[in-house]
Amino acid sequence: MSAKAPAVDKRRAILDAAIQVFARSGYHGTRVSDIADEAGVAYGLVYHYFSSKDEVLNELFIERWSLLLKATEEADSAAATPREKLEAVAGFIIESYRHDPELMKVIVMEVTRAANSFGRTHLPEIRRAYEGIAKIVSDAQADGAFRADIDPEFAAMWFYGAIEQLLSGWIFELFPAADADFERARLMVVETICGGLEPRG
Amino acid sequence: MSAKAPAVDKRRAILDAAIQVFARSGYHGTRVSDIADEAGVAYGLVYHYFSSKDEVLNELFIERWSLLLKATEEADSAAATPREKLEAVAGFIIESYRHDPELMKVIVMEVTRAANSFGRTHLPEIRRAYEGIAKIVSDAQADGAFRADIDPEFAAMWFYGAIEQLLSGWIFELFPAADADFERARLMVVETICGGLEPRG
Amino acid sequence: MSAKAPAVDKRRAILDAAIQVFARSGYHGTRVSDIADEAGVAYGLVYHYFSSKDEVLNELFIERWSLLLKATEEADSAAATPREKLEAVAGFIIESYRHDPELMKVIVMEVTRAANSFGRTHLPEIRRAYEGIAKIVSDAQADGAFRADIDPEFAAMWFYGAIEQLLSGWIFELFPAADADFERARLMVVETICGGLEPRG
Amino acid sequence: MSAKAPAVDKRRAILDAAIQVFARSGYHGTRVSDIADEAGVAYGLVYHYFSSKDEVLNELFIERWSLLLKATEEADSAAATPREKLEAVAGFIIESYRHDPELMKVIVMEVTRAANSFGRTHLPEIRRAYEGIAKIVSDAQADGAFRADIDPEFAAMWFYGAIEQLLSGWIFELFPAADADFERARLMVVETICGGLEPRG
DNA sequence: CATGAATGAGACTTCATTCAT
DNA sequence: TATGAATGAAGTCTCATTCAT
Repeated sequence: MSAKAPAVDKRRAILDAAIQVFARSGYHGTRVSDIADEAGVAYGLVYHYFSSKDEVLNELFIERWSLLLKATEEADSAAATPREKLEAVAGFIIESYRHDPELMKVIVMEVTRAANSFGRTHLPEIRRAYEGIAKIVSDAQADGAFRADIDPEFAAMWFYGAIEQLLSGWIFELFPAADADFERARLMVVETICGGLEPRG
Repeated sequence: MSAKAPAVDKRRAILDAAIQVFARSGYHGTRVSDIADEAGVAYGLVYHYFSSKDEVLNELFIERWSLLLKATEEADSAAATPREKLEAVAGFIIESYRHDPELMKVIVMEVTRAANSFGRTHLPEIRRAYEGIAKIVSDAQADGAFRADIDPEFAAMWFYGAIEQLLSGWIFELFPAADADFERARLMVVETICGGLEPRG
Repeated sequence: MSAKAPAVDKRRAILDAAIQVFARSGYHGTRVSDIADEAGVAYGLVYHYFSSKDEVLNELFIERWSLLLKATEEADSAAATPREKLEAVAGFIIESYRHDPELMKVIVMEVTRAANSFGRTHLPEIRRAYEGIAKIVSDAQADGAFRADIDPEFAAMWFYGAIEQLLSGWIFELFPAADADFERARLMVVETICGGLEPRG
Repeated sequence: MSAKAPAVDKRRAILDAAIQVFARSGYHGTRVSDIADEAGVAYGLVYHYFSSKDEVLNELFIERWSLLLKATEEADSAAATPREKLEAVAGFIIESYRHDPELMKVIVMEVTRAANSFGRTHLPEIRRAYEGIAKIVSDAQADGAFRADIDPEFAAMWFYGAIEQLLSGWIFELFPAADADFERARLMVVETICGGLEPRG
């Protein structure tokens, strides 16, 4: 598992440690020394590999977010129906959380939702993710698979917002996060959002 | 325009100032002295009225959130159909944003979504809001107005998540926030989520 | 004497303390906490009054250097002969050293002679001092009081260089600094430099 | 042009690189890694050849200063008149600057004038240089070539101070440093100082 | 010889909070 | 109430030096 992989190199160990402590205490609540302690390395080594504390988070975000962008593109090109496409994207995000909840917590809480700090910095990349969904919706509308009277940009927000809130619920421990829950959640979020986007019978 | 009444008393002036600077710079990015400067008072005075910087944010949150909880209850009891109930809640939140975007930005960004700090502190109140929606959904399912195979707790997350993401979009300036946009957004979010929750024709 | 004056206000106390520790350990060798300790105030108070450690030194320099510039102008306008003018300037500098050797040590060692740091920053003011001397020389050459074949800018450097080296000698404790020495040194430096600048009998 | 021979060995390359970066950024402003970068070697290598950063500067100083001491002795024994002796010393120093201005900048700014650090360490060698000049003056006074009422130790300070200030002027770019300027400056400084030291006609 | 990863003490600066007036 | 001087803990980042390879 990513965060638990045997850290062959110190740089990776620092990144993995950062995931844990950022997740545990939040970006502002963690000191650089906490990262170093968690990684079992000396203080200064963090600055050997990264120019600042920001940089560490930036790298974690970019590393993961690029996978999400890629997954979205793949879903768009590989799946047949818009519902399947959105199922694939939702599945990827939820699977990411299942796989490494700490990392996803950090990405959602510290970047994606942080309007005054990292969210602002990474707005271009974040926006690209929304655009990926909007494109899927838009194409579906052109096909007649989705109703045309919902703005695709809005639809993308409903979709992402719903999934992020789901992750939030797990992060806040509002509901259980057993294996069955992940799958059920994925089916339900797609069912609801697509249900609302598809034309009424 | 903002909710700020002409600040007859200093206490109110400090709260109003805090909204502005928290919105502008984020909680961590603002100093107590920034609040005082914005309010035009000496910064010792902040400690006369509030026990700490946290307290100021807590008060802002509670003040506003209690209105949301009340609005949710009222929507539940006053409106006839579940769709109308959700329309009322969505309308209240969006109207809150239209009325005082800085305050809503602060509440969403610094509390509702801050899993490691204020969000954790105010989890009970936040949860109550979710429960209010879940109850509306649950009742609708009992009535047959909503399909029964979507978990009401999940449904509440889709609803809230969608609206919060909408607010995010405005906060990040991803899309325009003219008067017409607010109304359109309200209609669309309810249309989509309710559409997904209602039984298929 | 200045550095030992009863510090009525803390700001002054910090400046006076800074003179002592800068003189004792050099700018780079002193920590902000050393200044605070010497002044008997808390760490943060230094930053209440000054924006940085640099600022403290800058203020000390400007405070003193402006007096030197003024003294040079006064010497130029008040004294009758060029020799008397230079005597007055040399007297002022040496008297400054006698009065507060630590401050002059700091100014000479950390600013006037620091080509890569404060000297560069304060070059305009330092240059003005040279220009004041050059003007005295230049006027004297026009009068025929000084020989015309020595570049006034060079002459200013001989004059200043000689006096600074004298201060250096005292700072390094190369020779004694009793009251009689100050007066003798003043007479000799003017005698030598003016002797070299005046036309041969 | 600089004194740098094509650096056959790494040790020399490090010393030459140190001259450049010390001159550019000052001793405190340069990191060991800057030296290594400039020399094109790994920075661990600096510690292979030198025990510390101090050591590098010490070596540069001693290397050059010993030449100055030797030049002073030679001037004393080889030249006939005191004026010629001082001309030779001034010429050597100015020529050193012309030949390798960076090195002289480092020596003057970081050692000779640094009362709290290297200047203190190398005080014995620095003093020997002053004594060399003082001896020339003292001998000249015994001969009657120089007037007897100026303290030879003081005279040495006027002489050195004037020349160092001249170098300062070039370092600070207060006046031009073309070939003609070096020669003119040498003549003028000796003319002025000797003029002041010789008996009046 | 040569490299550069690794260490960790140390310095500056920030800022929430207290308190005398 | 109101002020802002005073406090000091805490945190980021730097960099000389060591050391395994």
